Amino acid sequence: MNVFNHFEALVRARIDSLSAAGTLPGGLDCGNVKVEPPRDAAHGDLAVNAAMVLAKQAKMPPRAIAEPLAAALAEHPDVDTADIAGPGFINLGLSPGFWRGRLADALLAGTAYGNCDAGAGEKVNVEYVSANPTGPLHVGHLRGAVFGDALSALLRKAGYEVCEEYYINDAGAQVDTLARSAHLRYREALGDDIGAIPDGMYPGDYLKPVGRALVERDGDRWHDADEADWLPAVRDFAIAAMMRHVRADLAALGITQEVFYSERSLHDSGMIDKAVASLRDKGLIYTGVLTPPKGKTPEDWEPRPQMLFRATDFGDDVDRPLQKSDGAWTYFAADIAYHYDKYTRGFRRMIDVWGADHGGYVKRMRAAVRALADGDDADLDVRLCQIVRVLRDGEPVRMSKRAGDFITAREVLDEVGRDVVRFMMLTRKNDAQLDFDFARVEEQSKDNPVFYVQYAHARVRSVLRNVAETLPDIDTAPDALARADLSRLTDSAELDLIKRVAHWPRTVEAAAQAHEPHRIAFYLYDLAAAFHGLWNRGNEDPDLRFIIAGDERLTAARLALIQGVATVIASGLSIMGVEPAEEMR
RNA sequence: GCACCCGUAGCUCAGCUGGAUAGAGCGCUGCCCUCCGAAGGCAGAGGUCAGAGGUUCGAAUCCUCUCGGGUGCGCCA
Repeated sequence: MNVFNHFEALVRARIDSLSAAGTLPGGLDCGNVKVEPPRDAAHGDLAVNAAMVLAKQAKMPPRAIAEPLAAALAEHPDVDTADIAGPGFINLGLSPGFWRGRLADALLAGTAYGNCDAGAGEKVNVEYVSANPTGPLHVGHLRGAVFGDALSALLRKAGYEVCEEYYINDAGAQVDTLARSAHLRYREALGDDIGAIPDGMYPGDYLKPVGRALVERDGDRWHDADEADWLPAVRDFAIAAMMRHVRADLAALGITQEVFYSERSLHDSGMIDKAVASLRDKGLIYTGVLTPPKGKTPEDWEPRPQMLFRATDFGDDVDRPLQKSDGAWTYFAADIAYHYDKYTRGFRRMIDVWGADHGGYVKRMRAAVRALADGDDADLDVRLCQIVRVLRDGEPVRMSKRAGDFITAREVLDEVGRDVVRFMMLTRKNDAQLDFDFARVEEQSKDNPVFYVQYAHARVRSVLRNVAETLPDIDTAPDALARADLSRLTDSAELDLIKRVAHWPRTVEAAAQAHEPHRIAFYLYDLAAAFHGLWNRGNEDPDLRFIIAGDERLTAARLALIQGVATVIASGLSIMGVEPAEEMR
């Protein structure tokens, strides 16, 4: 249960009742009425803003609205207190029994706790990574990969039907360059001295095995052939090899997108023609001449007529070309076709995860999606992931893609492990730069948020193992603990922890709606901190320890509490794709 | 020149789509282990939310402008 949605509905119902009774005017718009946790816990459990929001349209002072509404809310059995405070807030205090019931919810639901149907089964397409098939994934891709995967899991948890995709840029000049680079390695494998890799080619060693494998398959048949003859074959071979590489890297991260969509297939299938025809039917295609960008005119600029898309009709700054001067489609044209294909497959909500260096591309892509949609029924959200700065011993690690010298995703994974990578990549908002410090992520201390959250879970498991020996009569299965006498949980720190557990469904729903999986990481950190705090109070006050030797009923209640915490941590980590730890080593 | 993102404690960052006295971690100061894992916890100091206007019951959050940092700007993908 999302406690806040639950009481928001109650508030609206009471407002309607008061309107019907003539205490408040009728026809009030309650759209902005919200029930939220107050920033200061001293203000109670729920803050209701209704009186302030409705004051103007009701033509009544906030207090005059708040008083009858607070009185009506106070009659609800779960409401202990309803106070009017500040400029007109109604602060509700809920009964401890109500909160304890939410703890039982968590125990019975397990890792499904926090699931909701906010998405109502709506289809969402999440496209991420989509790295060019010209080399292995590097650390930057890792962030987009983790973000896209966690966002997908989050949206599923919130009731959306999610399709995860990878767009393969297997058309255009770069894959021809890949083919030529692979051909060099092919000749090398046949014994040629190829010397230094020329500028503009991909220099990485990862192409050497590709060259050898090509020799194995095709022998020397491409050695003396014309480029026009070998290029398509070598290109397909190299792309396939690179994509196996990429898929293996993603698999090592625990990511498996269900759709890998080829850009080349858009050209071959005529999908680009269809998408452009669709825009043409809407009168959004014309031939025109673009003006050069002010302050940065390219050296070789010359005005030329091009096929243009009226992106400015949909919020972009200039109209965008769909064809190059030689008549070939631009990358943008192919991307329009790809999104048109998503649209025709029934997706009205699309999310693309890109690197921040593609930020200049967002407006035109969103413009294209709106243009392709029939009416206003589709939307594209582009989430930009800022760069990851890799630090070793506090010093930035230099990376040069041109020299083939960059830290690969696999190197990072092998060194620190999947769980650490996944968690750390979500400890910043996607549009903030992220520092990945090897020294810090390997540290076993509270400086390291991965450890800190894992440690909380491990401590719970440790207590449960311990109780199995000391009080073996207690059934520690979660559903059994849910039936414990939770009214024994009376300390304010215990109730505070229960409330944090009960906030979980709201956190999931809000994070999903905002497309912000990092909120899960921050929530888990705060939950872990509250748990560690309660744990330590047991050091000072033995009565607050979880295991009370002479009181099995109290012990069971406290085990229920900490199992609830562990359940929520496991539920949150499952969104992030991280395994909860049974013990720390 | 234009567009987009960012600017919050000494440092790294949250801030729940506009709520009440702006929060964590690190660092600094002082405390807490005979005790379920101290790999932890508690307390203190530290802020003109870059700046100036505006919108309203109410702004770190929305709008405008200025300053500062990043990213990008036809025939690359």
